[in-house]
Amino acid sequence: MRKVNIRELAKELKISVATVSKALRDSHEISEATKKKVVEMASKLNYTPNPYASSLRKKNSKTIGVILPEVADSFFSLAINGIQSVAELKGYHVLIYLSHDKYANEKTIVDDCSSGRVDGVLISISGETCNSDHISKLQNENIPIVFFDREFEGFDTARVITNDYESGYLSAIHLIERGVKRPSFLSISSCLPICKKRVDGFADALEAAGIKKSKQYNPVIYCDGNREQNYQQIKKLIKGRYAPDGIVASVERIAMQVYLASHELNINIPDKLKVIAFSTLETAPILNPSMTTITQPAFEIGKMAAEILFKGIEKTNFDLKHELVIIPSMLIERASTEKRS
Amino acid sequence: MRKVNIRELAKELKISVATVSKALRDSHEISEATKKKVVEMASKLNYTPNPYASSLRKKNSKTIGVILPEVADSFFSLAINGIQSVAELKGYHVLIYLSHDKYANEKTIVDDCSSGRVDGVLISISGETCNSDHISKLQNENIPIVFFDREFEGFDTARVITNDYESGYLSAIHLIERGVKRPSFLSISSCLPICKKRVDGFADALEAAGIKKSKQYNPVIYCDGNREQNYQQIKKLIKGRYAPDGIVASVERIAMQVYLASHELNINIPDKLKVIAFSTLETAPILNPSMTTITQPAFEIGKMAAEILFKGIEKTNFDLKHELVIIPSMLIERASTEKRS
DNA sequence: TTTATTTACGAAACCGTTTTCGTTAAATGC
DNA sequence: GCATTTAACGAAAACGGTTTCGTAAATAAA
Repeated sequence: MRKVNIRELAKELKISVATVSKALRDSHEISEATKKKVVEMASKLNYTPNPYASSLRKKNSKTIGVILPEVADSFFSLAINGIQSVAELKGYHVLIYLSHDKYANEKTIVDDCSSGRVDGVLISISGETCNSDHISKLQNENIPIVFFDREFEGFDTARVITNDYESGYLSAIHLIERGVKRPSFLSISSCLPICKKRVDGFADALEAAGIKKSKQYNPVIYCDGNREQNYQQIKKLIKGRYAPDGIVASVERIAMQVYLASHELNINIPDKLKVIAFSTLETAPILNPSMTTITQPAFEIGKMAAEILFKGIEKTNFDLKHELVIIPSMLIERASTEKRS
Repeated sequence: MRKVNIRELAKELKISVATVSKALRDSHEISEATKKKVVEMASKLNYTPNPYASSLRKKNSKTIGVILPEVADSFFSLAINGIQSVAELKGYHVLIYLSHDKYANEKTIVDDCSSGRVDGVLISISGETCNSDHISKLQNENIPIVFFDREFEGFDTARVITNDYESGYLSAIHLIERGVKRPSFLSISSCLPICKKRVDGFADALEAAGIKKSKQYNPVIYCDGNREQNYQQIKKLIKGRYAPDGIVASVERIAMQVYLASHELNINIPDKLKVIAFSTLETAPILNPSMTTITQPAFEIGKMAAEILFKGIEKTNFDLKHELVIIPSMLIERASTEKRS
């Protein structure tokens, strides 16, 4: 199946390339009769327009870039589905970039996006990102940017996030109401706004409840090493003399490690340790024990972020800076925080 | 930050665009002194080459297309990581397409890929795909194709798969050895080679063990409706009069539904029903009960598939048709198939 | 009937690179 | 000293579309 270009197609039809181009784009300048002939011949000769020639001339790519820390997490899998569902509808292509939660990677990726390769960018920043110069540079190229879930705080563009502070607050209250005296919050980053806000809410709830930090009790713990380091750290924590009797896992990955560690050390959940996790894990209800979660509307966040991005791309007068959508998470109570008498 | 093109860059340097282009691509035709000047000025003027102009001229896009049924499944999340890890190394971009397991979508996507937008395609076919004309068309455009995991049987191109037949056989043996008398295999498609092979292995094991199909006992059941239909079907099956005492779930999604249904109906796993699943679920060890799995090397399959694809793209004399890599799965025994006395 | 407008199409410029094919001057071979 | 190679660069032609602008004929307005 040889590939024909628009010139050969035009020659075959004995009309000009301009006419062919316009006919295929359904221009009003072209008569219905000609359009019909062109479309038929195009399909007969198996003509497909070269997307890069078209992008070059039109100065758009019908492509968006999606920058994620990783895709292992079920949150981002769901978010990709949300994004893709609207991209598909709009006829856009989706370029996936993974930062592996490293700032250096993220910078390289963002720079690549400023080459005109994409018409817009959806980004969830890495846990290491404490500087936004690379994103500013992208914005200066007039490329629409929407943060989803993991925003860079203070950066002036659209963002679609969830109610992290309230959820953090709620997670603490939930544990305290169920008899937890020494709850610990396991965070993964001190930069990441989602973590900071969750921690802030958590800490405020503790203060409201009169629970105080001490030498033996540290309510906020950072697990920012690699997987194995984190696992050892968690094991040490929950079997330690001053172990917490309740844990809030800031992300899915940490929640799973807490479960694994508890199983390994034979620490009963929820009797010895209550666990609540920020997670969209579908298996939460069938875990041993079923896990109480604060579930983010991952699909909706992705979908909404993409919708806003497309408005920014398609409407010239649409100002992304004023867009802020907060879609609330949901606390779903399960056995891992059950109160036993 | 205005965008400058190669022409303005050349004008600023008072040399020709040809020289600039060659200097930036480190051509031997250009002196070191000139190269240095060009690189410096490029960075000073914030020059980034337009990727589409470059693609148009060079007739390659440094982009690969990845076509997946969905990304909800943990197998594909892991596979994406594998693919991305090698694409990153090679400096390629990754375009993700989702077929949502529909043939019609897959066809549209594959057609899009034949426009020259991508230099190669990695594909895991949809459960509905029983015809390969669209893929043949792509192959006729000389675009390298590698199947991973879900191949189209008989199609002549590279494939990276796992040992599905053996795994199916093993799954049956595993159940039978643990006392299961009436094992059922829950498949999702009669087209999909991975399912067919798993079923074949399973059926052969049953025959070897002398277990026969009867009016009351159907060893192979197809769950090919939507999510809710499948769930109802599974519930009906396991609470029915002729319910199986062991189940092989052909994919993760089905396994989760079996668990959920068992929980809802208070059917004890593994006492009343033993369950083994084809799955890469990280939470398998902490499920209630922990789940015996046949775990596919998802990351490795993605990685290997991508590596082979790049060989096909970069080496003109490399024949993809002879490439077949089989990476074995691993049976990991856990509580869901435990034999109780 | 004359002028203005509309319709349908084509020639050519343009998008921003890369690459081919000179060309000139310096270096080398003999 | 002359022919030949080599080094370093530039002009211009691609790549394959889209868009602007012009134009001829057909139609409408005057």
